[in-house]
Amino acid sequence: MNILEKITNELDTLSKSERKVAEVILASPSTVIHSSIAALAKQANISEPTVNRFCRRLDTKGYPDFKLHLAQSLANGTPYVNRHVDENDSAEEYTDKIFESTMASLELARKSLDANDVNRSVDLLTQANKISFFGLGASAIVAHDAQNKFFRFNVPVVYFDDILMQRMSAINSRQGDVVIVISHTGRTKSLVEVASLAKENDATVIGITTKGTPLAKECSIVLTVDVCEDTDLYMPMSSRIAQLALIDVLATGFTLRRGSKFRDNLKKVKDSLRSSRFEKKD
Amino acid sequence: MNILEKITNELDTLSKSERKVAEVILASPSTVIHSSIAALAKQANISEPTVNRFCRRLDTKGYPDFKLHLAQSLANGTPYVNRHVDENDSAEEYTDKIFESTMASLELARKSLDANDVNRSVDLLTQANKISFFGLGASAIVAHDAQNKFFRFNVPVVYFDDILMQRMSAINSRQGDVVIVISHTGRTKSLVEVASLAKENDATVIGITTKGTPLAKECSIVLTVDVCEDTDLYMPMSSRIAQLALIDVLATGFTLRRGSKFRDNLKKVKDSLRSSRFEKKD
DNA sequence: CTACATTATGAAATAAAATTTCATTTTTTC
DNA sequence: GAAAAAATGAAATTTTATTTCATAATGTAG
Repeated sequence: MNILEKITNELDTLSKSERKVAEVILASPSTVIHSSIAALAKQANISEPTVNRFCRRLDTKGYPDFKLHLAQSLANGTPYVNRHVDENDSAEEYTDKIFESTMASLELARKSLDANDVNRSVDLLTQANKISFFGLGASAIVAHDAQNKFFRFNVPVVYFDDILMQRMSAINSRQGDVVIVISHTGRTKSLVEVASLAKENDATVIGITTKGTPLAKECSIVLTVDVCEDTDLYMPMSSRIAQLALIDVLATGFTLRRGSKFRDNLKKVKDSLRSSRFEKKD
Repeated sequence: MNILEKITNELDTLSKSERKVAEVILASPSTVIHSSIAALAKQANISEPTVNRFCRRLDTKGYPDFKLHLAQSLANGTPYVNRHVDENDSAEEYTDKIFESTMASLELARKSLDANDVNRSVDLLTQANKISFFGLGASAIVAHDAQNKFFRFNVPVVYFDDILMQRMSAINSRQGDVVIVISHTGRTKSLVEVASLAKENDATVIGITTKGTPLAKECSIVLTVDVCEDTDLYMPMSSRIAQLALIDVLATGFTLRRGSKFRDNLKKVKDSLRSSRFEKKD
């Protein structure tokens, strides 16, 4: 946790003199990291041991250790946060903000993801007779991408971004089939129904969605992909990007699980595309 | 500048003993920030003054100051690097690696992107009579996504992921049309031809590709999206994710440029989707 | 290859900084 | 309003970093 926030938080648990120290630090943290304990004590009009006690109260080993934490907090100038795009932003500004928000979302998505569930999903995928990816709107793209990836593995895989085809496919599914349903909101009625249908027909249903949604309830495994709350009108959906990263994870897990022979095959597919490209000269 | 990079850079200007210090630091920088000068000297099998001299050579005031710099570098330095997936990685490990590599790619892509080109592209898009997105393979998904986004803006937009349709569309393009051609490698023959055809027919051609590719040469504007070199077999393509982020940037720029009335319209589209969803109860 | 100059290095001394101890002051509680 | 508890700082101590200086290693010119 950021030590500056921590100081602010614990401001009322501090004694009078210690609070003086806190105030001096908060007023100009970048000065403090270049001050000795004596200089800081003088600045705050208190004694050196008080500074030392202050540092210990913040769970640091002492003053030098405290400065280290402080330096790190300052370096982390709010690295990847969801900064909102403003009406008057320049191209450079909104470009930066969007890239940063996207990275923040990926960070969050990674944290929300459970490695065990990933592992189990990969297990199921490697053993599946048939794999289907369903999504609508932005998630349709993710489903499409997943199909592209798994198609290269030479396994039976389909994707549908059409409600009727999804229903038909779900009804025709059977034991040993894996159906992956992708929806950020997890509230799209027809997709929740499709998940339910697939389940009734004994397929294993894996959901890629946010925690605790109606869709999540219909799934055997839920791969949770939370992203930054998207209250801003200008803010694009980072959810599909986080979902794509998850597809990469699943595909990688799949490749690893299948072993080395399988990977030779993968290389063949890559090579077969070569003739459609201009030579790279270097 | 990151002090770790600096150490690496100046490795050959250092003396033999100083290099020992550098190596110990580079091997485990996070240990060093908790070590005293004596501990580090012992670790590197050299004397304390040598450590001190080493610090000064890197333009720090001394050892404590050096540790401060190091701590700051660690706080935001080398966070997202392209760590390669290993055959024996656990689910947790490869998940982390892939997310981190993806973020590293986004970081790189942002740096390679020129804000001026973004700005000009947005200019052209807002004035376009018709917008077309072309891509194949992984980039087809990006084109598809772009269509979804721009479709919401209620402007004439199409996307094709089929060589023939792309050609036909390119041949039928005219002045005032904007054609966006997406290709990571920039070497896919048929796409380069499509770009060339569109140009011959007076359309404005914007390329989303890597720097200096055959495709780049055919475009009026090139939106450079470089990502981490992808030599590893297991490593998935982060390029499409960086491209998607760029689509978000373009769409955002478009919205901003069009002004407030236009954004009301956008809200209407969002609202119209509501009835197809389950209520959110909270 | 030697003699000289230059640079690199560490032992010891010194200086600086941080921490501990402990006496004193302030605050709280009954 | 007195005893207990907590907070504080002066001084002593310890830890840590830096400087000084002698020695060793390396390079260079003859």
